[in-house]
Amino acid sequence: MNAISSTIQNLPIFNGLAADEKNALLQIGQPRKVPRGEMLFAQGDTVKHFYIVTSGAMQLFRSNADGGTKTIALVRSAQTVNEDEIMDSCHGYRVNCVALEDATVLEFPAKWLKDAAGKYPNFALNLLSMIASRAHAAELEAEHLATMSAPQLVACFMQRLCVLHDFDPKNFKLPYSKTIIASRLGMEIETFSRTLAKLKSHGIVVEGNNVSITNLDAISDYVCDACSVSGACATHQALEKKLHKLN
Amino acid sequence: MNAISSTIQNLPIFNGLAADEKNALLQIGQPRKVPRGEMLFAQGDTVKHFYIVTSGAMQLFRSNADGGTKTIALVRSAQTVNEDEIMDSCHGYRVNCVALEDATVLEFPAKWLKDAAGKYPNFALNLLSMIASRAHAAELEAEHLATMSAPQLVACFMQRLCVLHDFDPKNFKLPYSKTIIASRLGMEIETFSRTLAKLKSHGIVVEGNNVSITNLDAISDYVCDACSVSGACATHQALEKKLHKLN
DNA sequence: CGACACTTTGAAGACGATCAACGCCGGTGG
DNA sequence: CCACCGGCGTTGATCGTCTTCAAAGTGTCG
Repeated sequence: MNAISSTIQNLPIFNGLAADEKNALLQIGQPRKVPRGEMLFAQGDTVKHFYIVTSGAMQLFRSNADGGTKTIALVRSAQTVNEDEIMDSCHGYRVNCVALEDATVLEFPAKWLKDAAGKYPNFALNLLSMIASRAHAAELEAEHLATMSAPQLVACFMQRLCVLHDFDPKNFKLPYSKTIIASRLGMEIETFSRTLAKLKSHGIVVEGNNVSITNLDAISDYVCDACSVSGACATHQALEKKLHKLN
Repeated sequence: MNAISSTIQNLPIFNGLAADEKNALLQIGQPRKVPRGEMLFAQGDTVKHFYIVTSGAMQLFRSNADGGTKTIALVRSAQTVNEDEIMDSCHGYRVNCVALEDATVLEFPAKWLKDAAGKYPNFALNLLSMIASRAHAAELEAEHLATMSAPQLVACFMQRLCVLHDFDPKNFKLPYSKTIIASRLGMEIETFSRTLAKLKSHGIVVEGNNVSITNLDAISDYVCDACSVSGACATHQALEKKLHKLN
């Protein structure tokens, strides 16, 4: 019998399913440990599994012929991996997946995902919604890369960290190394480092791994005017709301 | 009675549906003309419709507070618009949509899409596959923007044009103005213009609107080594295959 | 203490954006 | 018919930003 935490049962992907349906689906998942540094799968491998991360952190990245490497995504607890590759019927994984810290995952056969989508219309709609919002996030990121400067990208990333992980904006710790974050943002570590200095005057202070976001207005002027979604940046709005709640 | 072309009936999204099911779904679509320059919908408008483009070309773009504008996608006949916004249950459109040339579209109520996905599992799976591959394309584009130089981006775009629209690589016409293409690639028109000159020595010759791709090997060395999907660039492989067929 | 990964800082160079000027073309109006 | 205009594209010069190479500082762990 698997010990299935309520966090997993409450994943948005299971919305609208009865408790016994959820359990039947989750029983299929095999818990698996992935020690820091170990690859869960590699670019090009046959797509065999769908994963739910239950602890730790994974890095999804690609490498090319020149040895260049680009971090595609950083994934933490309660996030899912591979739904797009499975639904897109890819032959091979399009990314490498490695554990940044000791991690645990639930491993499901790839077929499980398609079957569940065929069997439960609600599951299919949840999956559609997840993948659609992932597509949107990727589009937005492409837009940011094309239009934002390095400091704007970093400021935007810091805001998203806060909202996504529900951190206290006034004082939180970076959940990844600066090297990894720079790679995630598609910039060099040197640029990232210099950028942090520039951000001090815009209300974002980073010392070591400690971050403190103090002046939301300055950030808004600096970052969110370049952000084209619905006039004002949605992430920034969420952050303001959060800060308001904390006070 | 709508005249529904077989092109539309054979859209991948209808795969696995019976002919009468397709027809029932397609009957709901209202044909609509969009003259060149007219907006089909604007950023922020309530999401009311799903569209299938049946002729002409549409531009999807965003604009931000600074007046900056970024082309998100260029859409031609037999492509669909808005599936992600509908499935992601957005309140408002995230992009503007304007006709680049006189166009016609089939207009469906937004609800039609969700209902069809709930009613026909095959339709839901097709939709999942479409959106998943769109998500992948967006991720790939973000990666390209982060890692490729302007000439590489342009060369990559030219190759994709060929494959997507089934053009003869040795001689085809640009389907969009250079201004639009530059905007689509996130670069300035001046940069784009200068870039075309550089590409001549790499086997891509552009004169006016005529393009001719002659030296695939040179392009591969120049572009595809930077492309990290499955070792070699999938688009480039498709192009090589195509060229081989033509000879 | 030394090895090593991670980060910071400096200096040089490459690349793309920006500003400005100009050529080309199709359309409009005198 | 010609003059004028606006949209489009090219070309040149300059500037700011990010990458690259190099060196040194910080931290942890055996």
